[in-house]
Amino acid sequence: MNEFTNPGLNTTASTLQEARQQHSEHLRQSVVQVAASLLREYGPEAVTVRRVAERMECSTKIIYSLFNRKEGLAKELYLEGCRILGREFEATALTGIPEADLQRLAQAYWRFGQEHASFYQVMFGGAFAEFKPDEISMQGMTTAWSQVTALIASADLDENSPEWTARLIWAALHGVIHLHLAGQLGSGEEAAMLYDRTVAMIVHSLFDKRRN
Amino acid sequence: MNEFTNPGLNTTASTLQEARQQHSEHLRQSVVQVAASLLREYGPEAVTVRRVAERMECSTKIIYSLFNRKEGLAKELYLEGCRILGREFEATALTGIPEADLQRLAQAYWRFGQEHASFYQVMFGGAFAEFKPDEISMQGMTTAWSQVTALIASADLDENSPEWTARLIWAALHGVIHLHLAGQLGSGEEAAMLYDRTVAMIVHSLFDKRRN
DNA sequence: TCTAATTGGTAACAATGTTACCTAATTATA
DNA sequence: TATAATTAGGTAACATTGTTACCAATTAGA
Repeated sequence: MNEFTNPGLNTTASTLQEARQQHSEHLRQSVVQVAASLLREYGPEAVTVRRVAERMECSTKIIYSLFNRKEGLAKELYLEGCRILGREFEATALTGIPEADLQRLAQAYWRFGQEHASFYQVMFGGAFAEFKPDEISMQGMTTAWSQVTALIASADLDENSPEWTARLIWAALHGVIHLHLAGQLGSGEEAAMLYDRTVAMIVHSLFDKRRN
Repeated sequence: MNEFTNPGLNTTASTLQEARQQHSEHLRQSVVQVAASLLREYGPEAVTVRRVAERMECSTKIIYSLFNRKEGLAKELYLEGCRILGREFEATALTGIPEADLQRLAQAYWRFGQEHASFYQVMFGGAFAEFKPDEISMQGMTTAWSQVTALIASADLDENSPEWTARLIWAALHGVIHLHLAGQLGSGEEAAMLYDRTVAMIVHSLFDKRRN
């Protein structure tokens, strides 16, 4: 028992049952934050159940009680990554010109992949081999990506659904980022140039069709 | 000692030194084939050093003597995957029309990802977390992909180098296949449609620029 | 207050990559 | 040719992981 694992303190719950649930929820969030900081500091391989428990100063049992399997913790890291990505998009200044804004959002996605590479590997790079996103995880990504989807929807491009056009953009951009993070694209500058060309191709393809 | 681990038999080497090298090379290839069959049959998780040794009826030491680390074996599986991919491309009937041929090669790449998903995951999906392709591996991929590069080169599209345009195509297609294999794109039909749209986008973007 | 259920810790299990150590065979050298 | 050095290969262990069986203590409900 320590600062984390002590119910009844710092709570406004009226019953002990509620206190427990609050405590449990608080614990969950603490575990996720500890795992996330391990991920940021030392990369995906460093996120082991034992190490998380060590940093929490508790036994591994607690993690299994809260998340069932390591995969359950991975799911929370996925959602945490979605929140980070969503914030990056929200912090992107937009112009109102669809072509330019799509380019800016694409650049934000590239930055996310570079500056939060460990999260990217967990979310989309298969760093935890067992983990496959469930419906909730994918909804988290849909939410994070919603600015792109909204942009496509408002641009009224063609007969395709904005959701799937947004996914087409995602997949193409992901391909460059992922191959780059996997070390299959040579130097960083070359990868960045390839990314820019890919963005240009997408913008050209989507917006020039409209003018014909 | 068994059928695999017996130098001096079935050899045409004049000296014992040569016989040893031939034997060693033969062993290497046997190990790779055993690992590849495990990969095909049971997926990447099944490819463990112990299981490969078991199927070879030898100790794990041999694998470490031949490949240093498991990563070394992964590299050979990467190259084997490149050969399979190269054969798929070679077996693709081409028409001589660049747009159509690019589409056919892209379809061959999709089929490779679906029918040799385990290889794809090892090569590009990070199934072996430790593995990063070295120069030789990437050269293997360049060779496998050379038909696409040659097609782009012969089409004489723009000022960009054919190599990097071919890589741009690769990255975009890889994005769809990889997200699909990672279970992040919904059903298979939807993913296939998304792939087709991506191919169409690429063809449109590359070949329509030329006509302006 | 007494019984049942839940929480959480300890220690173990099984699987894996990897290596230390030993044996035997092979090669080189006197 | 005989002996020393090198090498190949097997056994068994080590460390690290995810995971679970078991037990003690605490808590909830009668």
